[in-house]
Amino acid sequence: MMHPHIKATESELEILNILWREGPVTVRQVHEALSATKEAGYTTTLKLMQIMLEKNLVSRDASRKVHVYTAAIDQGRMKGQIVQRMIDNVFSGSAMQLVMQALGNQRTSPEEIEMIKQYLDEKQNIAGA
Amino acid sequence: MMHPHIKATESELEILNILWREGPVTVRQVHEALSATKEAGYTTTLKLMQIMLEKNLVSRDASRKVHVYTAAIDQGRMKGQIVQRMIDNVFSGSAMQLVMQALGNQRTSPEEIEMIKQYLDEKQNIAGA
DNA sequence: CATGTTCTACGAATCAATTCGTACACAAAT
DNA sequence: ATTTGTGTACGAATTGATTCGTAGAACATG
Repeated sequence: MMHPHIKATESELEILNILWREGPVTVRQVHEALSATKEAGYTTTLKLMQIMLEKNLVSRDASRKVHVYTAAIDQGRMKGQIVQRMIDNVFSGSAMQLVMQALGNQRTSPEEIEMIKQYLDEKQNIAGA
Repeated sequence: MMHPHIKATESELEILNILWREGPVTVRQVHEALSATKEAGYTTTLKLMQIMLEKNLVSRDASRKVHVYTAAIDQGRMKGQIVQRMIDNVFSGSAMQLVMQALGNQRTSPEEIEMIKQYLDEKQNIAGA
């Protein structure tokens, strides 16, 4: 199996999102990105990332003084798992219920709705081909 | 505000799901339902539900010896919040990304896809009216 | 009414996540 | 060479969730 430990806490996910978005980065960069949103101490961020290293959520290049971290798991894979867990735990296994909740819930732009419809059309065509 | 404390842990959500599904129930009934899925001690379940009472996630009728619990928060409201949080935290605020992840992720039946499309049509008509 | 069963209440142990202080390494600048 | 700045490492405190043992109330049954 490629990814032995696949589970991340809320905080770890925040950091992973930064890694996915900004590519290989230092602790300081991550910390700065986090600070944009929330209050956070530098060593707290550092510790979190060290723990994530132990969990193999990230890898790092420690050949220089300033270590450079990279996400060690695939974004799509991780998000897929999260969504699947939510479908199972919250929506009794029905993806449709989740989708409707997500769309009904908030104001999604007409453009986005159009894109989703197109996506569904393609999905139907492939399935029905 | 109707619902002061709106946040539930994973375990609490499991219990809420039972309450929503099975209506007013006793601790024993909840415990039995939980046991179907997972290992759980009776007093553990009891304690959890007592804590949920403090958090106002549930209410109870304690007029008799055996207390009867009811969910104190609306299912749709709670699930909406959970989904919204996931959209914000995991999908940078885009409901569409979540929807596509959810649908791409797993096999959704053609009927369900059809229902979603109809739902989207209605949504468009209302918006465009 | 004595006994066994079923319940609630509650304190305390455990476990995990998070936070932060402190120590020490290294390098650049004075 | 000393000082200053920026890093990593790591132990320990804190906080929150979960688990469970134990005690005592309520009640049914013989």
